Amino acid sequence: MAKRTGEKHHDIIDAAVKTFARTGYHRTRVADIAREAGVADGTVYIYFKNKEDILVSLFQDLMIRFVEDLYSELVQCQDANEKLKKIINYHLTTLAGKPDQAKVTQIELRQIDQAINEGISRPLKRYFELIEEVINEGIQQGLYRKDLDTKTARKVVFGGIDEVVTCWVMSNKQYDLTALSEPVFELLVRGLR
Amino acid sequence: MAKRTGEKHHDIIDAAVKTFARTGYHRTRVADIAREAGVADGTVYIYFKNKEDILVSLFQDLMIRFVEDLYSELVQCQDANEKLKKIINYHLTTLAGKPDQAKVTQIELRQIDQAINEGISRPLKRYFELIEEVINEGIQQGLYRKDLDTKTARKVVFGGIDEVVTCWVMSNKQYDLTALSEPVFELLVRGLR
Amino acid sequence: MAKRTGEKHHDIIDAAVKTFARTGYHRTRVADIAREAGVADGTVYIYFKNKEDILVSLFQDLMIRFVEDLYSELVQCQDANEKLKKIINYHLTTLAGKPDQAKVTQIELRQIDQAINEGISRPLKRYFELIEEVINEGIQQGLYRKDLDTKTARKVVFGGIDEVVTCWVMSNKQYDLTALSEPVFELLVRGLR
Amino acid sequence: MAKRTGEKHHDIIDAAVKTFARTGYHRTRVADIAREAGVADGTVYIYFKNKEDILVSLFQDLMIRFVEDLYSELVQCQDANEKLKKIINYHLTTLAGKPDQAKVTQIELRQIDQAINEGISRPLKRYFELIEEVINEGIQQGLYRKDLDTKTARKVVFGGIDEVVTCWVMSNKQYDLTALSEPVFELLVRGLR
DNA sequence: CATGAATGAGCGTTCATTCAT
DNA sequence: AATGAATGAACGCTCATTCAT
Repeated sequence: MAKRTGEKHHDIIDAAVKTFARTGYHRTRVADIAREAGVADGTVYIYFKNKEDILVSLFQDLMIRFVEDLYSELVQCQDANEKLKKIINYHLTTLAGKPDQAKVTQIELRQIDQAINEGISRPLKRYFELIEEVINEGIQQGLYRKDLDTKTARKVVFGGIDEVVTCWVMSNKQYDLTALSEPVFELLVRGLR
Repeated sequence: MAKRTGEKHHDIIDAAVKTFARTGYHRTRVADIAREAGVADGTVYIYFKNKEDILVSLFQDLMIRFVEDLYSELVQCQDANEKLKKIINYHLTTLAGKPDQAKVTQIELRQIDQAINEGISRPLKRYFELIEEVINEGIQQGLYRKDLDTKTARKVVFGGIDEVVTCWVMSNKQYDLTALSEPVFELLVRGLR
Repeated sequence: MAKRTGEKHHDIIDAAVKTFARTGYHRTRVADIAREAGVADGTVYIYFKNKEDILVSLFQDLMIRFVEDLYSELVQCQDANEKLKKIINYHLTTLAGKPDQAKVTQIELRQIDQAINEGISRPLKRYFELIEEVINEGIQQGLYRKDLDTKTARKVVFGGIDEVVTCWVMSNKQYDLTALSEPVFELLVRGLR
Repeated sequence: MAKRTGEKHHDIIDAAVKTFARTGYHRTRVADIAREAGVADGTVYIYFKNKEDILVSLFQDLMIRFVEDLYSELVQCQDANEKLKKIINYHLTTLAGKPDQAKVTQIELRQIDQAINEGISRPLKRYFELIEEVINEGIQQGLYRKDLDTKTARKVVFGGIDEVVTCWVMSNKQYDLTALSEPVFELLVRGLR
């Protein structure tokens, strides 16, 4: 009855996403996650350093896959505009399809002592770089203004998308997030031009 | 040496801003705030319902004043463009000048159970409305696209500004936030046109 | 608009009886009593040493008056039997007519550190003596057994009556306590014979 | 050196009896019980819902065993008189041999919000029923008056015994409680005849 | 690897009491 | 005498983490 290695690790991550989304990070007890995952409390500590590590790992897993997948989609795009459109669309579509993840990413994740968290900022930074690369590409391609401050532009782009998602999560997902892809793109691409 | 009424309330708010900014909301003990404010632990509970109420009240105070002051500046502006510029500038300048408040607003405040928090969302909503009004005005004035989705535009505008501030706070305020006012405005106003 | 001296003292005692009966001694805050009495918190401490002192004083007041009044009734009785009947009847009638007092006497009063409480035991002791005197008188009058252990008899007599009252209070006073006067008397007087 | 399951539960009950008897329920800190039991504070909460639950559980344990044991003794008795004698004797003997339990039962237990306490009244009710059954049996056997109000008789019987124990506890157990078995029986049985 | 009983540090909150006015 | 704002000691309870099995 051997279980595949890593199966429990995955069970715990899954359970954590569900539980954090339902109850919130601080209100979730490690014991709750363990029960949801069908393992003993102690088992959680075989796979994770501590409670915070679960949240961070969970985010890393999601983010790394997200960026990888997004990247492999971007290479198929012709120019920066198409890429920006893809980014926005992929970002919104992904979270629209995974409400629990969206909740955790937008709300619960921000309940950690940011200052310390390497673990969160590193994968996020990779996403930021991706956006910046696209912006730079757009400048090179003559699609966007030459005098654009890439870093600031990236912040506005990411901040804009992020806020749209946050509002959707806080509204209890009562409308179609994906439908906002187009208008958000229009707003941002014009900003860059 | 009688103290003015309300002075303690103010002392506690002040102490809380300082302490939350320094230590983070969850790591701050009510006793820490009390000591910093120079009052007894119990005194805190004369003025606030509980620890969370301190954070919420604090934000309400700041936000209500912020929106009021901003509003009185806006009425002096000629058109939507000028108003948008004022909003961005006022937002960045205000927080650039009050690093502790910025820290609390951008980071600590987001550590609360959003679901519950009427107290936070109401004053924020007023700010959102202000932004939306400006966007609508711009449409009316023919400055911005007619087909603009005001709500989505507002989210991108606010999200963009907010992310710029958050990045500045997380960078430990190592650069001049106010200087970003102009590029952020350019990005957003073009997006709206 | 001068108030008679002692008026507030009385107001507080009254408020305490009501509040203790409604909420229970431990759950009652001194501030509750003060509000009910229409005085400031601090005023309570002008008239009473502390919270416990209110309960004790209250009981002393009641008990001393109870014993005095009972005594003056007893002198009019012919023999021990009549006196015993009077004691039982008076005890039950008094408490039946003052449900709040009954609640406090039977339930709340017993929540105090008995060991220490002089204040409670002294007035109670006087009541015990009264009962013992009647029993002794009954023995002298040949109404009760000569070999009766007066102290033990007193305990059984008082305990019997007391339990009847307690049961009535705990039943939320759903039946006529006074009606039990006769059967209780029958049980106790036969026990003494 | 594995401990038997349930051993800690028992340790805590034991520690609680000792500590409540020595210090009184309200003055006892949960930490005191834990220390006395040789367990951590948190361990107490694995076995008991809260502090009050310790007191209630403790009483239930004692009372249920008391009633069971008493019951098995009663079935060996010939008639109601013998049974009544057994009840009184068993009641006094049991408590005389366990002064800590007596203290807790007679004094500390009465410091709880009666209103709520199902937990206390249920096992007590079983004892009351036992007494009532004996009284009824006595009536059937022609030993006691036919016109006896069983419920009232039970209250007087229980109240009488209870008061005798309370007085003994409050006197710091300076005399032999068991010796009162005979006179109390005489008083009560005559009352029933 | 897995378990889950046990741990004990940690803290928010209450409220009886005081005292300057 | 009266006030009521302020005090601060006191403690029940939680829960992340450990470790013997």
